Amino acid sequence: MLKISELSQQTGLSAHTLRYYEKHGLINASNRSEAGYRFYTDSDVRRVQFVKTARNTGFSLADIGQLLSIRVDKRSHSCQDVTDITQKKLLEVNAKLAELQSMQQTLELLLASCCGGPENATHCSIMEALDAGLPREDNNEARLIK
Amino acid sequence: MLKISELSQQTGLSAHTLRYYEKHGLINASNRSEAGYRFYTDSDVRRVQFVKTARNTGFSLADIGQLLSIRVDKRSHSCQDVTDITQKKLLEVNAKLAELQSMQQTLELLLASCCGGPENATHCSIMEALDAGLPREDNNEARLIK
DNA sequence: ATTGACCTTAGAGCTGGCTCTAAGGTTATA
DNA sequence: TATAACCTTAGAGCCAGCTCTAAGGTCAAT
Repeated sequence: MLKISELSQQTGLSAHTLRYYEKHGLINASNRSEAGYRFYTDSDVRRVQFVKTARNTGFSLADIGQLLSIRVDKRSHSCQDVTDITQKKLLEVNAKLAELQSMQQTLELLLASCCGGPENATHCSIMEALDAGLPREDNNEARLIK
Repeated sequence: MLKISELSQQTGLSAHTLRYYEKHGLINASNRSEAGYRFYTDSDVRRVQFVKTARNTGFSLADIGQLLSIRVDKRSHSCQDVTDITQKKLLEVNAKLAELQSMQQTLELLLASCCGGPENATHCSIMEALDAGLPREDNNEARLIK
């Protein structure tokens, strides 16, 4: 049975964050001392580690809530339930990747076009490109920044 | 001379957003009517479009503030000043890309490992992988989610 | 008995970039 | 002159995911 600071050490999540996850229904301490101190069982620890892994994989806390409700009752859920969540997340990740790749390309074009030297910026091609409304090569995809 | 709603239409930025940018020192209306209505000159419009373009390219409002102060006095700044900002942004974008690519790879591995079918999730390999603390292939890079 | 390190809670604050509301003034048209 | 469609401001709210504070209770060691 671990106290919250011990669980924190084991998982690398702060005690604040653990309490935050609890408040949001993701985790729980199976036991409390008389004074109200949280005590975590091995099973609690495994659940917290599941949450951490899912978090690292990019899932939102809401996604993880769904995954956890599958986890506690696997018999009532199908593999498809799981892949649906995963697939949705992959689509989000791919969308963000596309955005960022467009930005990357634009930034690289900008950098390639400019001398980057100590001369003054009166004819800086980056400034000109930003003034002109996006890089020469019609690379007009950068939207939806979020 | 454009009113704010007209500028909004021309730029695709909401009047709210234009006022927000003004409050944060990025743009301004060169003139005001007696009643206080903003009136934008062509030069104002060009500045707003610069901001919009920079925004689409991924620059933060703080970055854009710097770029704008270069823009209004190009003679006092070097191309290097501009490339420094751009380079810094590119590094940020590359860092986020690496994060997302790692997530993408993880999610694809997870999806490839699971049947995704209607059978119940008692042996779902995605759930198992999340329980085990990240996909088999030791792809342990997914951190810094933000 | 006291110190200091822990624990508890409710709730506020942070980030960045909007987005909206409230309460009111202005302007164009009918 | 009345109505609707604009405009103004200050300031609140939103998103997600923490992160921290305040005010207090608990516990082990000295």
